[in-house]
Order: sequence, then structure tokens, then C-alpha cells
Amino acid sequence: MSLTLYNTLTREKEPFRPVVPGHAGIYMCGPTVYSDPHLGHARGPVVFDVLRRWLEHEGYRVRFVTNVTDVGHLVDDADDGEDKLAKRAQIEKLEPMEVAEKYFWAYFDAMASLNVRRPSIVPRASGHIIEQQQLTAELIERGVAYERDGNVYFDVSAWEAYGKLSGRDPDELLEGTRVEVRSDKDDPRDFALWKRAEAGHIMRWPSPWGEGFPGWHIECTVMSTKYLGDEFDIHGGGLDLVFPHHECEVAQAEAAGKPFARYWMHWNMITLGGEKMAKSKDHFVTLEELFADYDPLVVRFHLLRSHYRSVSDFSEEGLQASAAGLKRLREAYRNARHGLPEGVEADAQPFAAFRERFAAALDDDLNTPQAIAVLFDAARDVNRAVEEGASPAYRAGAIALLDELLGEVLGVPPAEDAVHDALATVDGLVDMVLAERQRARDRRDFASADQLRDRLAELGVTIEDTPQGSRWRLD
RNA sequence: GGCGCCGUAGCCAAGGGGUAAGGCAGAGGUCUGCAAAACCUCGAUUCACCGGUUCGAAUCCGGUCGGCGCCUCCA
Repeated sequence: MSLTLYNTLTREKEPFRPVVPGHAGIYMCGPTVYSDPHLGHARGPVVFDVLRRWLEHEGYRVRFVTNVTDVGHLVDDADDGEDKLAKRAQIEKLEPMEVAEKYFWAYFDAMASLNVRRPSIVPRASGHIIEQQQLTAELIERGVAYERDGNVYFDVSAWEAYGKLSGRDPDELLEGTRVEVRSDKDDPRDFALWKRAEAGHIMRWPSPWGEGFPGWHIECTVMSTKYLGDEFDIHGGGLDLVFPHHECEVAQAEAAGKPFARYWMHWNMITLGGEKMAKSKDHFVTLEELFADYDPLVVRFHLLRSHYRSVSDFSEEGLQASAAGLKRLREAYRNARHGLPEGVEADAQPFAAFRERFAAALDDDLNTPQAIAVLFDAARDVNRAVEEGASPAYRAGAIALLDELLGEVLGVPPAEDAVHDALATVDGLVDMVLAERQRARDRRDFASADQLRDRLAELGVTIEDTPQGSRWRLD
């Protein structure tokens, strides 16, 4: 088996064939940093993090690039639209770059909580103004772009392949219902490569066409090819970016002679009450709100319980079901680990079939729900075997399986060791109390035994008696 | 109006020509001094609806109904 990915370009699942064997270059469109990250922003990064982890697990060397848009794009496409960053800066009484910086870190802190690994490179649009101007100039030279009074537009009529990614007919785009108002474009379909900065527009840079700022689409064309090469493997983003953003990226790159991305992956939307979460409609739940009530790893696990190309409707009930499910997997891990001495050699053989099924699921266009189902099947086996007195080697094998597949590949550590390790001292103290309780039980003094259990419970320590002795956990 | 997606048990969710994964919730049982956890057992003759193709359809085709996305900033 080998990895197959659904490619938006061909609308088919295709075997993954990298430009350079053994290497994978991935570009993921990151957020525009002007407001708090919400759940919708988390899906792509989590899914692509699993993609990256899976590729590395399978032996690839991965370069993972995520951009950040921080050059103050307009609120809408009208020529006199407000700069989003500047608008926010006014509201918060901050420099535009302070706004960008604030939300940049809000985003990456949230991603860290979700156990999303840091990208290899995080290029910012504001740091690549020169390269964007260079590509703009080249497109003018090649005759597919033109300047009008300080604005530079891509000439869609000069590029017949426009529409190939999103499956649109350029001629039908002309019949769009929206009428461009007060535009100096030759053609309503044309899009900006460079925009003239009006008086009062704060984020502006000098250019051959006067002071201005880059168009929204060109940053990604420039930064992806700069760090991954003119032809690279995977380019991804939300489904809502297919048109116009990615379509324009393709046009810019190919018109400049760059082969560009081989595989286009788009994750579907997270909805709230059936409607897409969106910043612009003030219809979303922020990650900060979510993390106040749920372990970020539960959120991550929840996101992986649906396939990335399906719409996922958010609900508290769903998140709770995910929390309960993850607990079940973690219980199986605990069951296997309970009383297991250090340094036992793992027996991988009983888990070979699970590994194969798990790999087949991820190889099939990253079918994480199915991969998780395999882990639940494995958990059932493990629980049963442990109940029946499985060997240390078997239990060590079970631990290795979950550490590897759930922990390393899906990025959801099966052990809650952050708490566990920090409380090594408490561990010893609780063990002492448990020993005392055992003595009480041995002399059938259940009143005393129960009193000890109740007092531990008051402190948040839950006792569980098993045939192998008592154990405990913090609730 | 154009392009596209979706509709599977109470809820979530895979599958996508050969007779319905998994999770949550629920019920019964085993174990236990009690409890917790764990384990076992139980649920769609059926995949929105109607036709068609086929030996065979949840899976393919056509239509109907319902929901959603893009066509404007958006993950």
C-alpha cells in the first residue's frame, strides 16, 4: 500500500508521487492574523499535521511551510475598502504590526495546545514584498498583467487555463451577478497583483508603480515557490479558498512559467448549527473558549473523528462523545501499563494486523475516522487480553502500538503524563494510603477502608480495585 | 443563474456494485464486601424518497425533496 490523496485539480484520488523521491514539500495556507483563531482555523492545521506525521512515519523527509498574511488586505474587493489590519488597529489602539503580532501568536499558541508541530518555515507576506513585486513585474513583462494608475492587474483573458482548479468556465465568470463598481480593471474577472495605497492607508511600500501593497493571492505563489521550488508536492487550504484564491495562485505561477503544486488538498468547513463558521459573520466559537472547557487534545481527537473532506457540524454533545471515546483508548493504555515492569521487550506480532489496517486507512486519503476505528478495535483486544492475564511482552506491545499510532501519528498522546509525572511524590503518598487501606480491608475493617477511600476522593483521587491490586487516578 | 458537495441507528461517523466499520448514549449480565474501571451480550432486513441498469445497489444512472459550500474577505 502507498499513500493516495484526493487532488482537487483532477477530482480524483491519486497515488502520491513526490517531485523528489523520499521528500515531501507541503504548503498550507495559514490565517490572516487580525482576530482570534476559531475552531474552523484548527481543522486544516490538525489534518495537515497528521499528514506530515504520517509521511515522516513512512520515511519521508518533510518540509512544511505555513504562511501568515499580515499586509492589511481590504475588507472587501471595492477599491476603497478598509484595510482589515488597520481597522482592527484602530479598534484596539495598536500599531497594525502589533495587531498582526498579537494574533500571530494567538494562532500559534493555540496550534501548540492542539499538539500541532511547528512548521519548518513560517514566511510572512510583509517579509516578501520585494519578491511579490518581482513576480508582478515578470507577469507584466510576459504580457499577462497590466498597470492602471498605480494598480496592477492580472489579465484573465490572456490566460486560457484560468478556472482549471475550481472547475469554472472563464466565460461564465463574466456573467457573474456582481457588477464591479468604479473599477479601472479591463475585465471584471481580473484580479489585483499590486494595489495602490490610498491616502490614509497605513501599510504601504514603495514600488515601481507607486506606493501600495501586494494583492492577496500573490503572496502564496511567491512564498510557496521560494521555499519549496517552482514545482512542489502539496498545496492545501480550506475549501473556501479554492476560488478565487487558489485559482489565482495557479494562474500567477503558471503564467510565470512555474509548474507549481502537484496535489491540491482542501478540507471542508466546520459549521455551527449547520452554517459555516466565519469571522465575517461573527458566527464561530473561538479556540480559547473551547479550551476553557475541553482538553485541547480532545478537540484535536474530535477533529480527526470526521474525514477532512466532509462538513463537520460542531456541537458540545459531539465533543463530549469524543472525550468519552478518547478516554476509552487511554483506559486501554492504562490497563496495559498497570503493574508492567520497566524494560519489558514488546511483542509486536499480535498487533501487526492492526498496524496494517491503520496504515491502509491513512493511506486512503487520510481516512482518520477509519484509522481511529482500528484503534478502538485494538483497544477491545487489549482490554480483553489484559483481563485474561496477558503477558508483559504483549502488554508492552500494546503500549508501543498506542504510543506510535495514537501518540506519534495522530498526535494524541495516550498517556496523560503531564499530570502523572509532575505528581511523582503524590504517587508515593497515595500508595502509602492505599497500603493502609489494604491492611484495613485484610482485617475486614471496611469502615476504615471506605473512610480512607472517601477522603482520597475528596482530594480528587479515585480508587479502583482490581484483581492485581488497587490503583488510582486523579479526576 | 453557474459550479460543487451532502442526506447511513437516539446522536456522531466510516463504507461506496456482493449482502451495513467504529464511537457516544441506552439495556441486560460477569467481576467486586460496596463502588469504579474493565469484559461479555443486545440494536439499521436497512442506508431521504421514486424510478432505472444489474444475477445482485446504501454503493452506478435519471428524477424528486431537504440541507450546505463557492461564485465577495473567509480555514
